[in-house]
Amino acid sequence: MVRDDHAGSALAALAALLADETRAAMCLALLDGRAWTAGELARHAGVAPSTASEHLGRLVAGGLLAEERQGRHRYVRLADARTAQLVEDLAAHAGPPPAAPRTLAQAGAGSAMARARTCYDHLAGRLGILVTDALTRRGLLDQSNGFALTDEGVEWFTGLGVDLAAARTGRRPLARPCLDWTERRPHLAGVAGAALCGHALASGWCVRIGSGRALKLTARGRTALHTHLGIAPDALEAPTA
Amino acid sequence: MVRDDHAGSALAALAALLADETRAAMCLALLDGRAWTAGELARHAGVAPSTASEHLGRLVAGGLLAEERQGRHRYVRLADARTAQLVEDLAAHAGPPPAAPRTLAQAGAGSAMARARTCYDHLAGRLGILVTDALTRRGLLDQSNGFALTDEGVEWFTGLGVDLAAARTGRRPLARPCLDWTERRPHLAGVAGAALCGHALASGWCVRIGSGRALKLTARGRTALHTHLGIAPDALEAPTA
DNA sequence: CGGACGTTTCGGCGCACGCCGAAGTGTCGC
DNA sequence: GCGACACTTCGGCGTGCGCCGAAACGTCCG
Repeated sequence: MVRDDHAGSALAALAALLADETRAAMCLALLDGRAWTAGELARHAGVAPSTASEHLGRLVAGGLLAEERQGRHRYVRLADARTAQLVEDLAAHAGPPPAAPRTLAQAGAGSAMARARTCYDHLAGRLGILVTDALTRRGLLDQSNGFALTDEGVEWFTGLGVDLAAARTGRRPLARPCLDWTERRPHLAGVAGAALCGHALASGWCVRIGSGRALKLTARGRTALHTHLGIAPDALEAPTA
Repeated sequence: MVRDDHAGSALAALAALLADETRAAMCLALLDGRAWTAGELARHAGVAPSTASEHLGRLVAGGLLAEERQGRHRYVRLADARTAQLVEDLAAHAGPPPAAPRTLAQAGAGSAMARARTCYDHLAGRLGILVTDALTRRGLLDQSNGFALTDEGVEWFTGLGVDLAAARTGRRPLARPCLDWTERRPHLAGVAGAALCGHALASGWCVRIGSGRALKLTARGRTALHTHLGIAPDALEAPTA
C-alpha cells in the first residue's frame, strides 16, 4: 500500500510533465531525435521565451530531456531512446481519433512527412513501412511469432557494413516494433532500426528536408533499396498498399 | 504544424488523466486486470466516494477505463490490454528510482507480491521471470534478436492444450516483453503471456491470494513447472538469481 | 413500503500552475 | 568595452482542478 502509494505519485509526476499542452508539443517536436534550442521550441510552441524556459527546466529535472549548454544557447533533446519510445507510445495511444484523412490534397500524393521521415532515430512514414515489409518478405525479420530479426537478418546488416553486435549497447532491444500515428502498422525500431537509419543517412540513401524530420529519398537510395531489398524504385510514390 | 498542434493537445489530455495522484493510484490498482467497484477504489485511494466518482467519470470518458453497471454497483476495469501496457510502461519508466531494496526483512524471503503476481493478464514477479527464463533456456522463446516465440514454443503451448492461433485476436502481439518495477528484467506478456497465465489459474498451478494481484504457487503448480519447463520445485523460494 | 447502502450531483473552498512582461545574467561580436 | 542576443529569474494575474460535505437518486432486501 505504502509502496503502491509511492509508485502512484511517481507515475502522476511523470504524467504531469506531459499533461501540459505546451510541454507536450515540445516533446513531440523533439521526437525528430535532434537537439533544439530553447528559443526554437518557444516559437514552435507559441509561448514567450520565459515560459518555455520554465517548461524546459521541469522536463530536464524530470529526466525526460537532456540538456547541453553551448555558449548562449541551451540545447535540449529527449533523454534517451527509452524516453522517446514512451512519448511515441503515448502519442500513438492518443492519436487514433483522426481516423479519416479524407482531404484530397493530402490523400493524393501525400505530404513529404507521410512519405518518409525519422521517428526519433529510425525510419518512419511510408518508407519505414516499405522497408519493414521488405525485410519481412525476405525472411530477415520475423513478425509471425513476435518481432525479431532472424539470423539471416543479422547477416544482412553485416553485409551492409553494419555490425549490430557492436551497436548493441545496454538493455535496448535489437529489434522492436514502433507504431507511429500516420501509418497504422508497426515499423522497425530499436538498435537495428537506428543503425539502418544511420546507415541510410550516412550513405546518402536519403537526406533531411529543411530543419524538420521529413526525409527525401535520393536516386542512390532508390537503387540501394532495390538491390538490397528488392523494393521497386517507384514504390514510395505509389498509393499506400 | 496545425496537425502537430492537435496531436499535442491529444497527448496532453491523455497524460493529464494519469497526472493526478489519485487517478494514478486507481489505474495502478486496476493493473491486476480485474474489475473494481467505485467504492473499493475510493477506499484504496483514500478519497471520498464523491471524489472517486468524478475521477472515474473522467477516466472512462478518456477511454482509459471501461465500465459496467450492475445494480447499485459501478464496476470499472482497464479498457483493454493496450491501455494496460501503456500504464505499465509509464509506471516502469517512473519506477526505477527506488533502486535499493536493501531491507533484510524484504530481501530475505521476499513478499508474496514479489514472488508471484499478475501484471494485468499475465504472470509477473519472480515467477514471471522464472518462467520466461525457462522458456528461453529451452529454446521456446528467442530473446537474442528481439522477443519472439520460436516454432517449438508455439508447439509447446499446443502440447499444454492452448491454441495460440485461436487465442490470437486483433493486432495484439503474440509475445512481447513486459518490464515490471520489482524485477528489472522483462517477462513474457502479450497473447502468449495471457494464455499461459489463464492456463495456470485454470489448471490450479496457482491461486489468487485474497483480493489483490498476488499469487500463490500450489503443489500441483510446482510439479507442473518442473515437468513442463524443468524448473526446480524450490526455485521460487531461492534468493533471486 | 421503508430503511440501508452504493453512487452521483452540486456548491464552494483553496491550491497549484501556466501565462506574461520586466528586469537580470552570461555570451558573442564588433 | 559596449551593444545585440539567448536565456533565466521574478512578481503578479487568472484559471483550472482536486477536495470535501450535503443532498438527491437508484437499487437491494427485509
